[in-house]
Amino acid sequence: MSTNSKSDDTEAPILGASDETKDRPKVTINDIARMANVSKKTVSRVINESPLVREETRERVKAIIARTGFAPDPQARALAMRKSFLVGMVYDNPSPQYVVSMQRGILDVLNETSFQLVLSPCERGDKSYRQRVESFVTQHKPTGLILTPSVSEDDELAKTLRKMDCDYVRIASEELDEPQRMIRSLDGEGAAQAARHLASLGHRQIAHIHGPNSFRSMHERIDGFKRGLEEAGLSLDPDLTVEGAYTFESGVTCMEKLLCGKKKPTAVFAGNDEMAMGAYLAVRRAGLNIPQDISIVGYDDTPISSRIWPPMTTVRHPIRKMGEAAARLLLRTVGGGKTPDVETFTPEIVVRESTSHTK
Amino acid sequence: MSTNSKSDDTEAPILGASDETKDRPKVTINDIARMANVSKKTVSRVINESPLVREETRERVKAIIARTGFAPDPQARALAMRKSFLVGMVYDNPSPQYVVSMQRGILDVLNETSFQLVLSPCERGDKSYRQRVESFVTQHKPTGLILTPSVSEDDELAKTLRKMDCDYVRIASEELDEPQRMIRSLDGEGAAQAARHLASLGHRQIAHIHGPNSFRSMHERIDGFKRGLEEAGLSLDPDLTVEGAYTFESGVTCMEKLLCGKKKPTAVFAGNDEMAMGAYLAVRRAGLNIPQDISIVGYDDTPISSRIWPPMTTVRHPIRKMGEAAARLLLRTVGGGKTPDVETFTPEIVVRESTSHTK
DNA sequence: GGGTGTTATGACACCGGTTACCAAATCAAG
DNA sequence: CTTGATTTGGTAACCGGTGTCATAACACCC
Repeated sequence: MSTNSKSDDTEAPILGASDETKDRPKVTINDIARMANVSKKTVSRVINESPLVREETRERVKAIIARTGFAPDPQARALAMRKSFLVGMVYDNPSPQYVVSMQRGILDVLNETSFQLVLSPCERGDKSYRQRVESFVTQHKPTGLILTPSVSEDDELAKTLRKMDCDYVRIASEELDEPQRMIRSLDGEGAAQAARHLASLGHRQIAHIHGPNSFRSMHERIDGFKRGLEEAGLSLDPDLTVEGAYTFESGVTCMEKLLCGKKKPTAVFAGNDEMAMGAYLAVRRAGLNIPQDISIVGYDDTPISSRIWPPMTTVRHPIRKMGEAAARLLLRTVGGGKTPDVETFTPEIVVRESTSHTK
Repeated sequence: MSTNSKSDDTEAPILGASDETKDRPKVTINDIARMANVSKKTVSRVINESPLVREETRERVKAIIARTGFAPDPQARALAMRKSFLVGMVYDNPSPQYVVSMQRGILDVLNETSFQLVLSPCERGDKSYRQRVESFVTQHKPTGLILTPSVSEDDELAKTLRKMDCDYVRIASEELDEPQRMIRSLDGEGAAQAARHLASLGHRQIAHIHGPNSFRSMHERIDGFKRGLEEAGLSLDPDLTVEGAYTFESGVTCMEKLLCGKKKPTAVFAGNDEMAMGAYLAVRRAGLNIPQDISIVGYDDTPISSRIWPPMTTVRHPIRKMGEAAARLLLRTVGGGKTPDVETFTPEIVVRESTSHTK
């Protein structure tokens, strides 16, 4: 006959008690264990999806967990597992739009879980962040880190993290020493699209304001741009190539330099929107018009680019989506799963009104 | 005689071992206690700056802590104290610049401590965030929360948090139901400055694009603006007052509305830079010039405002400083200190080139 | 010099989970 | 029916701190 496995007689009152809804009397794993007539270890197994639990038992425990709304205490788990349920985001990108979009993307994924995102902003150029990140990892034992450009290009940091046995995902645009666990944006392709676009509009004197040499992504962009030009039978003129700093101010001065040069460009491709905005300002100051006198293409599709006059032609990458992908990849990595380690996104040009045919 | 509670004979090598610098063998409070010949509880007291420790003992323990580089495990403390070392930032402000500046300000302060910042972005208009925040608090037991506009104006949420015994600091611009533990920006004063500035340039027909009615801060801005006008013997013309949504698009449509009206304004004050940017676009599209045909003043001093052409006159509030102040206030609050509960910041107008004398 | 208060310190349980290890139950084979 | 391998569940220790309460140390005061 049926064993009548659980005679819950004495337990009835406990179960029936759904009196207070306001101050939860904090259900713990012990309560669940008692209610389910199993040991806390078994409950723990269910929580962690261990296969060593009979199907029937698992269901029973799960049902009770659902009914009581029990959620394991992250701190307690962290202590026992020596791993907190935190994901760190390390970044030094000066563009607020980039940072916020990335955060959103990551959080879109993390919110489905019990992981939390903590921030670790760095000052560009100040290498002390390595130490900060390191002590964050040893202290808080995050589940993993997400690194965005340009800290993501710091192989030294990555090496340290590996040595510390800290999982991480890098968002980077170029092959690194360890081309694993990363989210890529094909910056070269984006730049090539910009070149093709300008060439198709009849421009021949095309200038390029690129980012600082210290950025690896900048090389990828410049190479792609060159490739795009060559496809159209053009080439990148060194006299029309200047190095900026990815900042607005550098965009202004670079554009002024170009306008004063002997070769007058009819179009300019800037390494990011910030610098493109600077170029806008310099062109205006010089009494010229966009795009009648000079066409401008940016890179990033920051919201500002569509808000200025004239709306800017630029190259868009799916920052938020990349954040989501990074978070998912990290979660999979710590899950121990073996999945494609590199996910690639392709940027695309957004044509607006800052570019037009040559006269 | 002394009970010689622990005979560490076999443990000696552990102490002497300062061999490896790479993989820290995780110093714990027990190690410190043993080295200092005190109980772990005393070490705990030193860590928490309890006054119940003799000066000499404290020094001895502190010295050892410093020498070993010991740092208490946040997770373990969190478990024992039922309080994690996390500070939550709850926000729904759509301006990336605002969000990033605020985060930076908060982190500037938090980085000096062992607290970490976790993010809880909300979608404006979607009230489900209350539940999210609530479950975050019960689960992760943060030390406190920092609320920024407009979630900071949600008295319902605040009440819930109080009931849950969760500390928080609000960054808000107006008196709330509970005008405590908050950082204020005198938005009324900022708006008044804008009014005075425009009046001093000879403008009489001054329009105002204000934010949505659901924002309390908007009322403060509109009242201050009115006050400023009245000081100059002017008044706010209802026909020249339109409601926007704090978005770029709404700025465009509002400005178009104003340009089509029968009363032509010679100047416009927008409730934030986003809408002011929208106004720029609408003015340009209409073939008019800024500031020759129409002067424009924004609010927030987002970086874009100085990057567009012409650079925008706007009202600046010290967002990053307010973030710092909020974090400091929160830290003081949880410290149990009784300090001034409200800190006030005054915005100031930044005059650039989008405003000029009337012709 | 023996009470009497402080003040400083320690012993020990506990926070809420997990891991290591062992016992019981189940099942196949001998 | 016993033995051995394989599941499945339980117990105790532990993760690294803090709370409570008892006790030791050190004044101070007749």
